[in-house]
This record gives sequence, structure tokens and C-alpha cells, in this order.
Amino acid sequence: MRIATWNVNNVVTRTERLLAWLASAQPDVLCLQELKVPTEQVPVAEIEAAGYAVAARGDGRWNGVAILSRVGLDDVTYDLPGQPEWDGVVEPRAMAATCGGVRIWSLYVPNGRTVEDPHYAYKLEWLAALRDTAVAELARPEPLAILGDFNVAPTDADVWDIAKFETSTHVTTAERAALTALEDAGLVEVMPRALKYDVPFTFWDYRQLAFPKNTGMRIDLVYGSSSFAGAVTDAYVDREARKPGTKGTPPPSDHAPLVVDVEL
DNA sequence: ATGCCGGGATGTTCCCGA
Repeated sequence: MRIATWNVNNVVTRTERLLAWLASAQPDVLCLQELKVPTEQVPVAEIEAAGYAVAARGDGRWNGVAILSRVGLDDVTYDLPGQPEWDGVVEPRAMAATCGGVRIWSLYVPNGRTVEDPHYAYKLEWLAALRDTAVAELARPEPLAILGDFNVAPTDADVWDIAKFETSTHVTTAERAALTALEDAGLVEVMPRALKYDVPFTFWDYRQLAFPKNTGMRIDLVYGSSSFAGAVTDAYVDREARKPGTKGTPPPSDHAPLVVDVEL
């Protein structure tokens, strides 16, 4: 079974790339983030024509998550229990489904912006709610996988130059402690291998030639229950999907897909 | 050269992303 996660940075702009990637990578389940369109604009017909059931929720401008599956899509739930609000709204940043016997979460963790910004406190509250959710989900009988854009680099090696992040979010002690709390709850991180360079970055900014210079970050992560993590046979970042297309075609997302193979 | 950001609405400029 092949399970993947991809922050697509607008699912309408990226529909053609999404369909091409489904055809080439052949995932059984794909978690998407940053749909950036209202739920009704998600290209459900095109995705279904490609052989996938889809459940999605978007809010129109930012956020938005989806799960695509060709191995069943059951018990779909939206939002974290106790998910904090932003500006009075529970944003569409988390959803779960049971696919092929695996309980799967698609997550888009808040960015945080700067450590002084209220968005950063929101991010930490959000990660605390995620930890509580993980505890509850680990009590379920199925193998559990939590995939998505965590907006946290687990170690200093997971950004291209830690010296550039002295005052930044994504690398703070508090954010990393939130990841450690997930592990303390019983989750295990599934580490992808690098297909090029030493660190399997998953994000490269659109600006300043970040992709060709490989000034990237590893912020899209996969955590699994021990039953899931123990069944992983391979995991990698598909850098090919981050490359620009031919002239005149839509640009890539700024994130690359993260692919996990499991034999359960 | 993979090559100097991209997407959206608040719209012809600004906010956001990480």
C-alpha cells in the first residue's frame, strides 16, 4: 500500500499536475493540503475519473485538506477534537479517514508567521490539540498514520542553514517539543530517504532560486503508530514533482510529495 | 541550467506563505 502527502498550494491551479502525479506515482491514498479553494471547487469529478474517492474541505482562500483513496474511504471526520479557532473560525486543517484498514490523517499545521505573532501561539495550541487527538486515535485498533505539512523542521539539519533561522518559527524549542510530545504519546516518525542531496527536504520557497540551490526545509512529515511504522518498506520525497514544467504550463507547488510504502 | 515567486482578494496593491 502506497500512502502519500502533498501540499499542493491550490488544488485548482494544480489539477493537471495532481492528475499526472497520481498516474505516475500510483499512490493508493493521497493526503492533500492547502487546497486554497472552497469545498465545492475541488475537482472531484476529475479525481474520481482517475479512480479515486475523495473527501475534502476548503475555506476558499487558505487552508483546505483532502484525502484521496482508491482502497476505500470510510469513517471520514473533519477537524481535531478541541481544535483551537483562528479569528473565531475552526479552519479546515485536519481530517481523517479509514482507507484500506489504515486510519489516516491529513494535516495542515498553522504556519505561526513569527514568534511574536498570535499565529504562533495558535500554532502551539493547535499542536497540543493534535497531541491529544493522537492519544485518542492510538487507542483505535487500526494502524495509524498522521501525514501532512507540519510547518516544523524536526532538527537543525532539516533546514538548509540553521544560522538563517535564529529568530524564525519552524525551528523553535517549543515547536520541536510539540513533535516530541507526539512521539511520547506513542507515534514514530517515518523518515524518508533522500533521492538527491543529503536531506530529504520537502519544501523550497519560490523565491531566490531556492529549489535549484536546494535551500529547502523538511517540514512535511509522517508519523505512524508502531504497527504502521514497523510495516514501512520505503519512504521518499518526490523531488521531480517540484520541478518547473515546460513554458506556459502552471508552476509546481512549493512542496514536493512525500511517499510511504507499507506492507500491512 | 530545474533559474531570480505565486496565488488570492482586500484587486492594478497588499497579504500570505515558511
